[in-house]
Amino acid sequence: MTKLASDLNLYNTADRAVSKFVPLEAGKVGIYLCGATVQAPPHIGHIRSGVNFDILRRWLTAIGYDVTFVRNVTDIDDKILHKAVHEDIPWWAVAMKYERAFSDAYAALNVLPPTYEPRATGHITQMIELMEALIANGSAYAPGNGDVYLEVRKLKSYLTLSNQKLDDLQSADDADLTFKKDPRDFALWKAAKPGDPSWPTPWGDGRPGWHLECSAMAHAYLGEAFDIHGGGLDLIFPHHENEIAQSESAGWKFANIWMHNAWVTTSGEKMSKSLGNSLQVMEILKKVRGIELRWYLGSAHYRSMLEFSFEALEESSVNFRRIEGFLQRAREVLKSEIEPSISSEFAKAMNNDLAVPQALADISEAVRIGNSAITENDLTALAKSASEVRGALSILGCDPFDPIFAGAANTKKELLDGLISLALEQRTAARARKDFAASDAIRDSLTALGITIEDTPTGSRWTVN
RNA sequence: GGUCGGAUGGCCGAGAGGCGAGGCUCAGGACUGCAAAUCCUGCUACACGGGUUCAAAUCCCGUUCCGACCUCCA
Repeated sequence: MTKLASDLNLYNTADRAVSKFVPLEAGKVGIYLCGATVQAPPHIGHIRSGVNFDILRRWLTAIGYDVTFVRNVTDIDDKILHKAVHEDIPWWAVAMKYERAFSDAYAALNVLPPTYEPRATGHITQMIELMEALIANGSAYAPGNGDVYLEVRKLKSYLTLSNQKLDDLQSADDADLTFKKDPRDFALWKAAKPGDPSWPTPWGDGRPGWHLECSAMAHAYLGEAFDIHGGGLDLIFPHHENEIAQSESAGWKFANIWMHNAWVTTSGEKMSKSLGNSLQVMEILKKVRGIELRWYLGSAHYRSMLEFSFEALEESSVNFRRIEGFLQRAREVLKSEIEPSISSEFAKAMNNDLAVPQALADISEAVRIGNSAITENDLTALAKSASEVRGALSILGCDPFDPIFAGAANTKKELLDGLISLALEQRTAARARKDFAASDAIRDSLTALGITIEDTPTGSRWTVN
């Protein structure tokens, strides 16, 4: 596996190019992914990010890396506070409610729990320590109103990730220069307003600004330098620029490479709550299974926009069911569990900046070969292709034999199998005496119940739609 | 105004100088009592106008259209 690990290439937003991945420490990878601001239920754009980086994590693990994966929860921010007032419940109740909604969605799509999942409010101490250091070395200032700002003009490398110039930025209309030295200076810490939650600091009671938490938590769990920082494309500016500003001002090397996933769009526009075009994960899961939604969200390249439509989702699900059907047939024919393996084609695709679409083409090819092997009763060829297909699906988090997807349905499977076998025996007998009216009536009845019958050379098999 | 990205066949979606990605749909065929599943075959495109090249979807110049960030955003 070390050979595969040394062939991994990833795109780095910082230099806008794909290059060989070299870990800071041999055999280990530290990843920090900006997680959710828990102020509403997740829509499929949020969960796409989770799926994309889960695939990255699984691949890194598969090729032999010891991965530390940190995904934070932003549990304090303006929207959460507004919602708390609006719903007349405590701010922490809002945060916890939606944190759970995100956890449920991640679980439904088989996104592995992070190694660590820190909450912003649990790291106030680290944030204060960071601010103290920044003020001590002259990077930040506390003007006395309870806010703490970072002085961005002092930084040489500010805005290098987004390739912008400070003076080219559109001027904010509401820039208040009463306390800020420069309108671009951003708040590390915000003074408490009446009724808002606050924490004591040397500069007065207040709460964290959005950007500070990620620098503090990434540092706490991954150290002064780590390999990969991830997030959505829309976080490049200002969030990630500001993280870099804070962290580098503190003398930390911070992230080695930056990876950003693209959006899920509808009608060409980014899905977002404010546009009113967002589709909640749990709503879509009423139409397709979690494994199918994951297959769909993972099928486009992570840096490409994914134009959502229910038609495309359904097409994708049809494609997945074909692959799933192959694995189930393969298991029946082989009369044994399928051992996952990684084909060289799949590895090559994944090592090329996670070229999942190419990997999918390879999977389709393997399925075709495997299906032909079933027809020709070539068990050796079947075992090989089934193994590769399952291995690939496993990395993509879509292994149909994964217990997380098998669900509770299994408990009644034996009973169901017995009942349907009974009906199929009747049908087989009818077909044997060429009483096709009777055999078709049985099949039609089963079809009406959502059970599909397939006649194979070795007998009839059934599947639930 | 600045920065970044996009336009590919009926649909989704890769690729990024030359051997037609793949999937879905559709049509035909094989198999089947008929189906289903599977396999085979067919339909074969790169927004527009120039240019470079033996060769351009891919490189260069120009144009049009769409989107994102610069306020909270995955």
